[in-house]
Amino acid sequence: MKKSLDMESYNHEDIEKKWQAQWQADGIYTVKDNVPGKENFYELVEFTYPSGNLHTGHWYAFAVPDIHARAKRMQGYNVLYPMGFDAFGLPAENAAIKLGADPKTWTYEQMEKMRVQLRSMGAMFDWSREVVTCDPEYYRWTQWMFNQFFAHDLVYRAITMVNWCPKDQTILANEQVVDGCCERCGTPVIQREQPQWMLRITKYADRLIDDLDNLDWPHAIKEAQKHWIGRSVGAEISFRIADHLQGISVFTTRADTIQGVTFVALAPEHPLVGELLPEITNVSAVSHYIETTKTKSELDRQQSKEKTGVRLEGVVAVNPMNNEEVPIWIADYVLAGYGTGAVMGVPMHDERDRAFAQAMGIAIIDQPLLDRDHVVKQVRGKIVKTYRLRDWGISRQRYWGTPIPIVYDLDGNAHPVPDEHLPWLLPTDVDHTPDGTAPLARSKELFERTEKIFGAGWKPEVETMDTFVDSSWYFYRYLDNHNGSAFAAKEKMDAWMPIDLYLGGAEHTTMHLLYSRFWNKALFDLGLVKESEPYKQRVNRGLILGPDGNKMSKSKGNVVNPDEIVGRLGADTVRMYLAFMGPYGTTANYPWDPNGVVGVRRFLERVWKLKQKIGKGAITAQLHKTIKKVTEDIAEYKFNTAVASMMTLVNEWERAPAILEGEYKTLLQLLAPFAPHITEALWQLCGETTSVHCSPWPLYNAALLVNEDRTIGVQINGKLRGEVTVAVSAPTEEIQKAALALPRIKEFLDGKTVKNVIVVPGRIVNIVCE
RNA sequence: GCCGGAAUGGCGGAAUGGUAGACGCAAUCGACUCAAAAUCGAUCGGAGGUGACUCCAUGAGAGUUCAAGUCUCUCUUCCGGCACCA
Repeated sequence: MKKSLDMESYNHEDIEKKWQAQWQADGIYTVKDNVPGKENFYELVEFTYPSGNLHTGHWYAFAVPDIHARAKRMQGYNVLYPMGFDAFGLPAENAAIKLGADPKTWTYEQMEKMRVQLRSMGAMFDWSREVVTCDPEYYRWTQWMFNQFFAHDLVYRAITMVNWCPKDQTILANEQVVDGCCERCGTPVIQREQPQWMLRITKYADRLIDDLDNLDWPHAIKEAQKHWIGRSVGAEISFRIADHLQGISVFTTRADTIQGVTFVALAPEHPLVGELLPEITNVSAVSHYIETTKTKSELDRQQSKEKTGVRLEGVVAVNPMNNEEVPIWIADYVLAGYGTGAVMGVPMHDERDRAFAQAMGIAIIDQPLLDRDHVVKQVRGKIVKTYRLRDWGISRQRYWGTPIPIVYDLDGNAHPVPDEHLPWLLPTDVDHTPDGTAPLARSKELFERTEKIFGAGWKPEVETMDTFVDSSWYFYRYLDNHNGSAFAAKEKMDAWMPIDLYLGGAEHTTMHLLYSRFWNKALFDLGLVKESEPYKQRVNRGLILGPDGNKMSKSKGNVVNPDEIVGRLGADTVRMYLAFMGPYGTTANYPWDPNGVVGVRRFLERVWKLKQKIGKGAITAQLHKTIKKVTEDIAEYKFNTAVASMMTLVNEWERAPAILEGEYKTLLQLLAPFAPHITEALWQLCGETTSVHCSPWPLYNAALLVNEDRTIGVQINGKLRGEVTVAVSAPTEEIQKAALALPRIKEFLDGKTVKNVIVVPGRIVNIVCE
């Protein structure tokens, strides 16, 4: 007797193991490109680094959106919800170095571990479409696209000042520098001169701003991207240098203040400084200042807002508006990379100019403002747009990345590696320990390969690409991951693009999300893809914090290990608890509550036991309310309230003497996207022979909701004084009559004049009196 | 400093301008048990009252409205992003 009861209790371990295997055997999550009568829906989540350790954040990122994808599937869409690995890059490489292992071997081992962990989520990933960016089959097309861009002048070589992390021995993008320190290791970043391959993202600056308007994206991301690109419209005005033919071109958005100019300031790095050196009478002071600036790190320059500078003695500039002579200074508050690297100093109207003038004892004069357009015309300036955004430097002096497919001839000219030689393989005969030089420069095989194909004396490029390149187009490869003749077939892209919904972390706002939009626009301009924007809708999620409310970290000892909880309580419980914590799609962070997760487990056990109550019951309006609520909430990523409404239904059913089998099965369907395993098991126990996940989404009966009685509040002058229960569809006169007939209300109104009665059916009655 | 959010019980959170605190957690009491766990039942914003009830309450202050957590203005605090961008 006892034994059979045990066998009927909820055993998550057996159930999850059994159904994960069964689904795989049945191939129910294999996605076809076209299914007659079904609309395609492409739901994308940011793929992951194969760190080999799946943490709670991964569950939140992948298992909760899986709820949405599953519901969409049951609602009749042909849903693609793929997964892959962003497998090149520093984390993998550093781990490999630490363990003295080969990055490739290490990476593939971690991926295998992670596949097992990812499968434990019970998500509907179609693994046959998996994409791995370090696979030559993948990076062949990364290189091919690079070649396309090279051929169309979107790629160039430039000597740039780069952010250099001395610890990681690598170049960092501005986006990867946080407070002047390396985003990954926290080491202060220094400036270093470095030739590198650049992508002309600035050419797309206007479109990257303007095309945001048509996207269904959160306002905050749009604003952040606009600000990051930093378009500003102003004028370039030339100040003549006295006794010189040459002038200093300044950029200003305040041409109207030109009468108030009392100096001109150049960035210390400005090329004109060198040219003027012969005229300057205080060369040593100027040189000294330039040298000092060079030794200052970006961090120093950012932290110190004190204005410093040196006047260039012996030269003066002439204000083109009024021909007055003003001194020329160099100052490190003027940025070489923005505008023209030179400003006209107007202390009266610009805070920074005033601080500088005060520090240096420069005059501050108050002159009337002029008409902007008039000034620009008068001084023959030109209206220009300038951007904060810089071109994208993609070179990395690292081993574990996509090799840049460039070779150099005997004169040092760069040539792309012809497409027929792609993939241009990453050599394996290399000691990849970082020492500030490119590991590929040490590959005998790469140099021999280059000479063999291109001729004696030809040399290979030894840099690899930033991994943001790899992730700029991965969503196309899911559509056709084994295509050997194109990155993806046109008809497959037609079937799926653009991506209907892209869910991911807020940290990618100005990095991945901007880079991949640029990459897609470049492909679009080359006629390679049909959509100029890849992601129709974007939803950013927040973080899962440790139980103490802090970000999970090993040092704080607050890391929640999902494998342990899945083992103890089951994947269904973990998925559902993460969904229940709060609304998805806000960047709010939620602390993991070890007790809270138990509450969800209790709910699933109640659902399990509820099966015993199946018998003769009445059709309940509550079920139809729940169908409506769950359907609407999933569509808005409010999984927490969807779960709450199912809990309310179960609470009600537990109080009922019996429930109908059909209604119970409807609940299983509503619950299926959240808890795919237990619902499948119960569905089969109810005698079904096909998967609950292949069943159609329940529809609610609106008539049942309209006929329902509802208790509404009765207020007097806005204060609640009673309540009446009336049908939702009752006419207002009837509701008013019922409200005024309440004994308590009568008592309150005794001796008072009713001035107005407001009746909102289904909501409220408010009696206004004196 | 600028831009974008947010602020509701002990906690996570819920509320098309319409009964504030759904749902869950924790807590307290009770049932079951030799006992504990589990489970089930009850209570659960504050103050007052035996009680039916009354008053107060959604960061602070004003305003609009029959009615404000929700709309408007001012302020405070917190979170995220950017920051000498001319």
